[in-house]
Amino acid sequence: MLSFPELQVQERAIARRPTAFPYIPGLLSFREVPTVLAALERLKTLPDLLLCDGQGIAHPRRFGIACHIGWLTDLPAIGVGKSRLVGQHAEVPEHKGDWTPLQHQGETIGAVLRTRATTKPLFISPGHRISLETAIEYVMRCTTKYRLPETTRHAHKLASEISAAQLEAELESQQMTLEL
DNA sequence: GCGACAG
DNA sequence: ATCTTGTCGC
Repeated sequence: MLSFPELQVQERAIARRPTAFPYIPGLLSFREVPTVLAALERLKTLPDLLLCDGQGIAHPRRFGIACHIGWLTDLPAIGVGKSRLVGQHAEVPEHKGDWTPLQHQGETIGAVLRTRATTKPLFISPGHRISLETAIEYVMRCTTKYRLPETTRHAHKLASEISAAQLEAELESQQMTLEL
């Protein structure tokens, strides 16, 4: 969890669970929501806004993981996808901050946003209690010099730190076994 | 039937 | 997502 607009780490929480559902495009929530909720419950303070790794309403049934998490927690949530699930869009202009609407079946479901020049754009869509315009604004203000917002970058870093630590622990126990 | 398909 | 070495561009 980061402060806004300073983007300084305020608190960290993590949860690890066995995979209980396969990855199926369109059904990502069933695989990841339980663990995300477990991590959120471990925070002492709840966030005022969630930037979720995946789609909001830019989903076949307009209910991606950001909608799911936002609905269950009643927290404002934004879908920040690294690639497209559904919808079509025009070529996105080349400069940071430029964006093009993402449309599907006659409606605008999100924005294809250039958070950094010369890199693939991000797929932004409302998840819960936020408009597309406001969502784009927050994503930009949470982004510095990289393609992904700082929130997502910190989350990935924490997750990899933990898995690396657990891998080391496993190797340690294997060494113990060999020595016996 | 064929192609597409968040993480 | 993960595997996986070097490498191309800002």
